[in-house]
Amino acid sequence: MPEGHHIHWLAGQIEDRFAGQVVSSTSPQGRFAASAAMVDGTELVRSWAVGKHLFVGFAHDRIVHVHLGLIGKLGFTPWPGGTGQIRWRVGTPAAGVAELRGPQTCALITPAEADAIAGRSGPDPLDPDADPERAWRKVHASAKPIAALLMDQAVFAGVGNIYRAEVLFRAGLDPDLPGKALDRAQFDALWGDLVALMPLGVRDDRIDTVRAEHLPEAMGRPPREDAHGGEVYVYRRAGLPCHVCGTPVRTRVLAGRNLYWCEVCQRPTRRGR
DNA sequence: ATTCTATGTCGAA
DNA sequence: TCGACCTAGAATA
Repeated sequence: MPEGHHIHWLAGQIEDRFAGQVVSSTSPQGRFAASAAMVDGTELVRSWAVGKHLFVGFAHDRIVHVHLGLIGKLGFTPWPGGTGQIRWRVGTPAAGVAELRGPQTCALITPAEADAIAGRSGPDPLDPDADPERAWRKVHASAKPIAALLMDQAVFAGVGNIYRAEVLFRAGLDPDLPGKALDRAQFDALWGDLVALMPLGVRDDRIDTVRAEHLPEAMGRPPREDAHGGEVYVYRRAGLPCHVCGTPVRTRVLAGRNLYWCEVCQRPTRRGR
């Protein structure tokens, strides 16, 4: 489930399990073998995330950069680990191992390269020091639909297809609304909702936008209780009744991904809150 | 047994 | 805008 919240959760897990320890590093699958050997037997110092990028820092300024892409997974198991196509395995007999499968990127990089990746990223709602003005300037200047801008990692780092659909629904915003058509209050509602929701995603390692504790006060229209008791309002609920108004949820491809929205709750004329 | 799908991104056309 | 890429589990036959 690689959206930003999961990557930040993984960084926390890696720190909790391995930081300060000398670890074993191998590439059973082989494609990362030479680089894995470079950090084998050295101290894993820390791990952090920027948007969907995961970094694992070792002694001697060696950094492993991981991007899970669409299908990559990183999981934790007891030593000596499992089977399958494991690109990178890192850990210790006592602490267990982290195993990486199917990543888009797994590469040994320098601190300068890590800085460059961070510099290319837009503000990350999970970063307490993030500057939302950088995102606002890009949104305000763009004719692209807000549903496309939310997926642009140079605008909102860490937001993926689920958060895109859910925050647009929660703001009552038409996905096709051009960025430049949003007023400041609408942008602030989106950014504020991401800042409120994503840390809960990190805490629970799952996206749940429906529970009462997630509802912004300004929303003013709590979801109807139903058997589903859903985690989400619209994501992957095509054809099912909207939790708020009962209209079947719609879907279509926007910016290369399946978008889900309620055409009633997110009317083109509706002003977001 | 085979095909399809997935919460992502990049580069070529 | 499109195909390529990485892997595993679910869906289909």
